[in-house]
Order: sequence, then structure tokens, then C-alpha cells
Amino acid sequence: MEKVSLKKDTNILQYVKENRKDNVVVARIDGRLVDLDTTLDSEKEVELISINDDEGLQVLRHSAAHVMAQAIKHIYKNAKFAIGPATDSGFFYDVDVGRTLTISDLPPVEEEMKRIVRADYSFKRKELSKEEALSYFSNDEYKIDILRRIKDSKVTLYTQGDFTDLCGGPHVPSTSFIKYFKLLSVSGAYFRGIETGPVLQRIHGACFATEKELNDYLHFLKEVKKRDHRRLGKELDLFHITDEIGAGFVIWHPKGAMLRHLIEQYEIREHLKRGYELVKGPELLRSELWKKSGHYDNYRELMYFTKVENQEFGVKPMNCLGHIAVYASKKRSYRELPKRYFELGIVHRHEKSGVLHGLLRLREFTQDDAHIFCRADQLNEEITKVLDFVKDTMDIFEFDFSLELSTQPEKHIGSEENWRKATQALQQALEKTNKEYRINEGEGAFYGPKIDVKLKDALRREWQCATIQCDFALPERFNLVYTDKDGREKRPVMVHRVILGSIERFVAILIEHFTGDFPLWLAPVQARILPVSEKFLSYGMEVYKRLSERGLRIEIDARGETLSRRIREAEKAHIPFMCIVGEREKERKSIAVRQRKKGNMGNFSVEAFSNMIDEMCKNRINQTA
RNA sequence: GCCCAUGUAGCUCAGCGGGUAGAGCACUUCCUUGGUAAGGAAGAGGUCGCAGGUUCAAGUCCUGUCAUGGGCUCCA
Repeated sequence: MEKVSLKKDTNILQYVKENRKDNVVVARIDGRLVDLDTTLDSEKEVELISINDDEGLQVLRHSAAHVMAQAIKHIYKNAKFAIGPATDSGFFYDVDVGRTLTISDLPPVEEEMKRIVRADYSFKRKELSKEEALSYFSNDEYKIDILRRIKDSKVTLYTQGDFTDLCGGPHVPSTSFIKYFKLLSVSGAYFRGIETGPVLQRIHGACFATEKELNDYLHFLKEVKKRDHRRLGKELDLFHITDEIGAGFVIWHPKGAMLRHLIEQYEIREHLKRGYELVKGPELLRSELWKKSGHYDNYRELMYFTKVENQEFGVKPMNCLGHIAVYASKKRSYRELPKRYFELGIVHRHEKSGVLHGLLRLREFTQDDAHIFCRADQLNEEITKVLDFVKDTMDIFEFDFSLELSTQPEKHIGSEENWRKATQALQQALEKTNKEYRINEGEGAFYGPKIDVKLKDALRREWQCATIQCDFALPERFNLVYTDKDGREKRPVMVHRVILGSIERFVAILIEHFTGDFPLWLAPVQARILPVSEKFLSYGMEVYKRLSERGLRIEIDARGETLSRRIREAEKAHIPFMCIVGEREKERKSIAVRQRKKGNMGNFSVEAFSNMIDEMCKNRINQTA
């Protein structure tokens, strides 16, 4: 971005051309973005914005959408267009060509786009009244609908070559600016997101300022595919999901169950260390209770119910009621607060069929859920402790993360005083982390403000995991109290919080983050023993026994395959270490250690190898890093 | 829940202008007894997601249904 002062009657496009500012695509005058082809009516400060600026790139992408629309119009004469905005990696356009499109329809469109780019049509802006525009688009129900929603009496059209579209602009000067793009996918999308309305074809494309950025993005997409937890889950034999058992339910295989177990073991240990108590509520609770909590009214479609002997029960979609029951089981004194109840709670939610997605969206999953019951004056410290917990956990699993505070929404319950105090407590705790955080005004839950934690994985993708929510509603509804110093009964504050969120979902994120190469302390199998031939099987079994006794997670591959083959298969199975035992090892009572992807590490005694593994686990060293 | 696409052996996929199925890998057996990423041979394995329909005849065409994928909507 560059600021220049230009005289009256200067045409910015001409100025840019004369001064060889090739990447400049749009300008800002008096705070408004305008096309370069603008002639100044007085001397002005003008900001020149290039495709390397965020705003310039957005304009470029938006123009790319128009080029795609033009290409589609050339191929499908009756095509109609709804909206075609820029996205954070390119653009899409929702189109109606009278039929559904498939991925094989895209290459011709892309070819035509390239032709349009080469032809270098200028984008020409034209202002006209809404009535004129309505008559221009009289055959296009989508544009008519959009026009009717525009408040201004004046609208603008943009024309490049033989194609004109309703658009607020601005655009790049001409189509040749759009050099690096690729059409990626097509899918159905409702017009204006209305489920009952017409379904359009949404074509997504990637578009970048440079060839390198486009290639990097395409590489990123490949990497995403390569790391897909559904693919790796199958390859690594961790779990499967089948309609025979039920959509949205996971069948964990031994290695996947071990991985979960290691995570859960870590969690239980950490929670106990931090003053949480383990509790456990039932899976089914009487419907009366869900009525009392408000779930019956607000959450019913997502719950499973069952009726036995005239009594209705709901399968829990959340763990709070069990924890509340623990709290309410006796009189509480201000002295015993805070109470921190933790449970690896299994919850069921009947998610709509179309949203299920591997381990990321299930109908049964496990939350690392805790509820903290505390006094208002303890809230700040409790939140701080939870944030510390989040930070330590993210460090251990090797994730970066960011924080967000969501404040009071319009529709809410609880006193203003409570909201003020709780929001302040959350905010003060956030300040103490010395980390930047974003504020989402009015995005809190109706029952209280919350902090959301988004972790960033190896591909810099963000995932919502931890969340910390203050709740004024449930203590009220269940009439929870404690006896304060002055002998009066007071209402505790309840904090709902999860650290990893859902264990299943977190496993998915871990798989993708590490591409299945888990840190040694999480690797379901840490080493595989490979006897060179059957002659050394009994020595191999001896090594197996000794390593297992020392707590290592070991397998032995005693099949009659060649050593090379068994090494290859262990490599493909992402087993971190191979212990090769043959004549030499048997004689010296040792093992030849091979590290995955790195090769032979030489000979170790069983003790030395086992100590090395212990050490790496203790320091949580990622052996594949 | 909605739109489109897909559903064939444990896995990845081929076969489809209708004539009762094929490859590679995995699996089993035999030979090979191996030293750091695929030794060789033989064999077994499928009511072609499920249920109807059209037809002399249906993975192949039609309808419904379930599931998966990409989106839309949703994620309190």
C-alpha cells in the first residue's frame, strides 16, 4: 500500500500505468475503495492498493468470480447467477445452469476462464437506478431478489467483454490481472441459505496473487488429504465406523483404544494433581430432571429418550446434571468451595445425518468435562487456573493456541451485576496470561459469558477445543446454595469447562497434526521386535517379555517373511522403533535398534533401550520430529 | 434435515449399449531361513449397501431406503 497525492482531473489508472505500478489493482479515496479507472474531481490523497495487500487480493478474487461467471455464461447460455464473493483462499459463485454440475464440468469452465483472462477485457462500471437495473435483470429471479433487498436507489453494474453483472465493486482494471487460479469443487448450496428455497450449484475456486502462493495452497490441500484422520485411522488400524452398528458411533480397535487410554490417563492424573475430584453420573436420567434443567425445552431434538414401566428417561447429552447432583447431595459451607468435579463423561447427541464427519462429529463422544462450583470472589482465580491447565496441556500435546472472550448476548438471563462480575473475572484471567485475545461482543451463551480456546495444528488450521463457561442459570434452576460466613445461604457460581473437548475429536486432531507419527509417549505401539529368522524367535520372545515387563508397548512380528519386508511393513505402520534380533544379538544378549524413517541406531542392551524410551517419554520427545 | 455424487473381495479400485463378476495388496498353504523399505509358487475369498420393480435375464435400468463424501443448514 502506498499513499500519493494526486491533482484534480488525474485518472488513477493512467497514473498507475505511467508509473509502472503493475500490481496496483484498486484505490482508496476518503476511506472508500474505488476502481482505478476513476478521475479525480479535486486534489486528493489516494491510497494505492496492490494484490499483495489483503484488500487488493480480495478484490482480485472477487473479480475472478466474475470471470468464472462469464465463462459459465459462454458455456451455459441460460445460466443465472446469485452471489459470488471472495473467500479466504479464493472465491465461489452460486449459479443456476438448469441442471446439477459435477467436478468433470469444471475443466471446460477453467479453460474458458483462461481464454477470458488472455483476452484482457476491462471491467467497466456503470451506475443506474434500481428501476433500470430491475428491468435489465427482468428474467433473472435471483438478481431481482437481490436488488429488492438493496436499500440504495442507485446500484452499479460491471461489464467485462460480453458479460455484465450486478455488483457493488470495485474490481481490478482488467481480466489479465487474474493469473493464478484453479477451480476446485462444486456442491449444492441454498439460495440465501434458505432450506426451503431453490438449490444452486456453488463452484469454489482458489485464487492468489502469485504462482507460489497458489501452489502452496494446492499443496496444503494435498497435505490435508494425506493427513485425513479417516484415512489414517483405517491405515493405522485405530478405529472404524459402520452403519451396521450405527452412524456416528465409533468402534475402537486395540491401537486406537490404547491411544485414547493414554490421553485419558494423562487427563485423570493432571486433574487429580490440580485439585479436581473424580465423579461419575449415570447415562440415563429421568426426563423430569431434563425438564428442570431446561434441556427438555431447548435441546430435545438432539436427545435420545427411552420409556420403561411408564417412566421416561433421557440419555445424557451433557454431564452437568450428574455433577450438580453430587454438589446438591449435602449442605455446603463456604469453606469447602471451590468444588471441582471431573468426569470423562460419555454423552449422546442425535446430530443431523448430514453433519456427521469421522471422529470430528459423532453421536456418541467422551468429554473431559468438569464443573467448578465456587464463590463469586473465587471466580477469577479459578478461571486463571483453568487457563494455566489449558496452556500446560497444549504445550504437552505440542499445539499453539489462541483465546477468545464472548460477552453478554441480547437474550440472556441472570442479573447485570452477575454478568459484570463474571465477564470481569474472565477478562482479568485472560489479561494474566499475557496472550492476546479476541473479544466476540454478544457471542456469549444466554446463561453466561465464556472463553473459547482455539488450537492451531501443524497446518495452521484452527480447532475449537477448550471452552470455559460461566453459568448463572443452572445454580438457580436447581437452587444450589452454600452457607456463607454470615450463616446466610448464597448461590454459588458454576463454571463448565473442558480442556480437550471431546476425546474422539481430539484424537482426530492429533492424527492429522502428527500425520499418524505420534510422540513416543502416545504411540500405541512403541517398538516391534523382528527376529531375523525363525531360529531367533525364542530370543525374540525373551526380549519381548523383558521389554513388556518394563512397561513398553511392544509387538513381535514372527511371520516367515523376509526381514526387509517386515521392516517395510513396520515403517508403513508408523511404529517408532524396530528391534532386530539375530545371531549377533542373541550371543551378546542385545538388540539392534532401528528408528523409523532414520535407520539403524546400532546395538543396545535391553535395559539401555528401555531407559532411552522412558527418557524420551518423560521429556515427551517426539521421536519423529 | 436439504442438494448432488458415490456404495463391487478385509483394503484400493476395474467391470455398466442388461446375458448370473475381475486386478493389485492383504489372507491361507507350500518352497525359501532371511541382517535393515516388497523372495517365489499355489489357493481361498463376493447373494456387487439393503428392499422392491421392469425384463426370458439386473452390480448394470427404475423406485424406495440406509450409509459415506463434498457442500448448505446446524453445532445450545
